[in-house]
Amino acid sequence: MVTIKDVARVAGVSTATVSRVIHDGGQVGDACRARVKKVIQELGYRPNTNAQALVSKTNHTIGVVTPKLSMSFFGTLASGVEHTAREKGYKLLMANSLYETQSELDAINSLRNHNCQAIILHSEYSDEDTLIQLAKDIPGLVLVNRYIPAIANRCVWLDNQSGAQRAAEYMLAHGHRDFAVVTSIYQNRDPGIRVQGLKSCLEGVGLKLDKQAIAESTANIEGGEQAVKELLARGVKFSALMAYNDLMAIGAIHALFDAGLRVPEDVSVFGFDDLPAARACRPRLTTMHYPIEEMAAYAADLAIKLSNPEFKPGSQTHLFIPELVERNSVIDHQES
Amino acid sequence: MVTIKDVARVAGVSTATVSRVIHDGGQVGDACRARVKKVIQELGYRPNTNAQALVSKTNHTIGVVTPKLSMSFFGTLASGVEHTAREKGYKLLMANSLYETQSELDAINSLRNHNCQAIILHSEYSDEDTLIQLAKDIPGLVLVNRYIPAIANRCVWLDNQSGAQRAAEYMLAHGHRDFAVVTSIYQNRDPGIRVQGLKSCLEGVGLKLDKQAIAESTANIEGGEQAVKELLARGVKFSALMAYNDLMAIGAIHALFDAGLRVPEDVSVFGFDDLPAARACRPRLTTMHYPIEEMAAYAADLAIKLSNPEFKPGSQTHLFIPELVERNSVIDHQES
DNA sequence: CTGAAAGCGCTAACAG
DNA sequence: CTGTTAGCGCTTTCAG
Repeated sequence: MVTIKDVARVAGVSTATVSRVIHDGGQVGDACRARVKKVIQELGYRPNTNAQALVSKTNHTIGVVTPKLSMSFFGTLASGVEHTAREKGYKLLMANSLYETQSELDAINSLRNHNCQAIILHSEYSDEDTLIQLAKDIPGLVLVNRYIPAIANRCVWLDNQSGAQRAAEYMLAHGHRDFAVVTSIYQNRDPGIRVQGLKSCLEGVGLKLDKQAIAESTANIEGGEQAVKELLARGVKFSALMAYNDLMAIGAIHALFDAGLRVPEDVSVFGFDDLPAARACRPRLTTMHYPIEEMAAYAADLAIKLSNPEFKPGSQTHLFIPELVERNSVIDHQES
Repeated sequence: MVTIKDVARVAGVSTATVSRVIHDGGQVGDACRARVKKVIQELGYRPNTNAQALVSKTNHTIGVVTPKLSMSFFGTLASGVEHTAREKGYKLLMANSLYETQSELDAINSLRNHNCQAIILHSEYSDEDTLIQLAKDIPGLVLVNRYIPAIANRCVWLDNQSGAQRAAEYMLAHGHRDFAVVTSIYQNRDPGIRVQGLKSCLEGVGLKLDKQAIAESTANIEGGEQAVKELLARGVKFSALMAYNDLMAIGAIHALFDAGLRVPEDVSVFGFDDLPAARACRPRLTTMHYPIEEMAAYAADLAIKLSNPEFKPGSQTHLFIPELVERNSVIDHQES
């Protein structure tokens, strides 16, 4: 390994000068600078980031903690962070939290040990107090997809409520009156809010969402299938099916077809998230676009700013709005 | 920041002892160890990874370079690496190469600066010489999804040829005789090999794949749609459509339906990769499963081994075989 | 404009 | 079993 000393020796200067050249400090003579640069080139010298980090106490690294990188949503999130990281010359450190409180904490600690000052966290299972404490300890911590009032200016989140309402309005506008819902068994956060948004909208026009018309299962394709089967078994009648997310919507479409029902002719289906899969299924899914890549890039930018000791956070909040993307899974209600 | 010195001072021992406790060296008295541990706990001390890395010249970090993390395939790859990393106590450093030779090199360099000794690279555009040179410079470099004979023992790759043949045999066994292909415009590597595998299999039974029956486009959903449109416009007749990958297959299914053709009744479609989207589309896609997560985990393991100076690589190769997963997009050829 | 020197936090001989 | 000591590669005053 070639070190700064080697460069200094070969170039006949001190290590301080080499360091200056590396960092483009204006304090070096042109001839000298040129010579050093040449030697760096020739020797193939590359500064040791660890040593730099040790002394300067910052290694320009941004960490991301998500449940599972292989899921499209989280991969896209990571990609958004990567975009900002690249732009700002930061490196990206990743860790899966595996949907578990303890491994989530482990992941965060591992990043902290690494001197990672900016951390983007997508936390689903840690409780608010833990997160608030964490935010205190880590100035550069930003939460994505979660809103905690006490640390509002560290949360980059989505307005699920209005998104769900917007979806419901759209269905209503298409003449649908009989709604059913397939949602996640974890009725804690997002799922609950989205269902709530739907309900409030329906109530606004004098409609009621019967408890029977809500089926819960896991938030994936299989869950969507299973939930629809249950709905059908219950004998629930509906022309409009709202899914907690795209995956469940896709599963629902499968189950509907398998039961001899056509989508969208017999049942219109509405998703949420706008995953790549939403354009893969047939009919293509009408859904709310979750701008996760944009949000993640934004969050990364925010985290980097916050990690700077000079920076004092304001009281600004960071709320994003999902956007309706019309495709082919919803049509006007057909009288039968 | 609390350092090892603080701990040593408070515990009334030397930093060496603290270091020993941290690393579970057996050379510390029980009472002493307990005391130090307690102090570490109380002070909330966490070792500075950068300093550790600086002195021990290894920071237990594994790097991954893929074109774009937001794509399901690469997210899954990263997840596979993460699995091994977690298991072995390594951290995961990520960098997108953005499908570009230069940024790929930048990404690798950025990892190397970071003292990252194990690197998993999914390279599509760098030429072999560059890669061979890189492999020389970086003992812990492993290539995924690419085979270069000169560094065969550093390549973890898939037998595309036999995979394509297996797919073709399956189609043949289902009575199909009229084949068409939608493939990527980049006929350099995988796409070329897969088409080749198909051709050789067809020729084996006296069938010929007409040049007209091959349509090229981009390797995504839109590309699949466009390619099928072209096939149709050319007036090509086929009951079996082989796609370069799942994305193109899904686009093909869309275009087929849009043209009034039913899948699989009129045309059977075969994918490749087995992305999550393959279970989202309708009909669900029959495809070859690309065990990328498993391969990535394996590659990570290999990279870590290789990065150990003690380890001398054998001449073993690392070839994986794709597996056929039967779903609903292929059925027996229907006489019309 | 450039060099000398101190030290970042930690590990690893080497003594004792 | 434990402490002393010498750096790892780099940045950064402080002098010159």
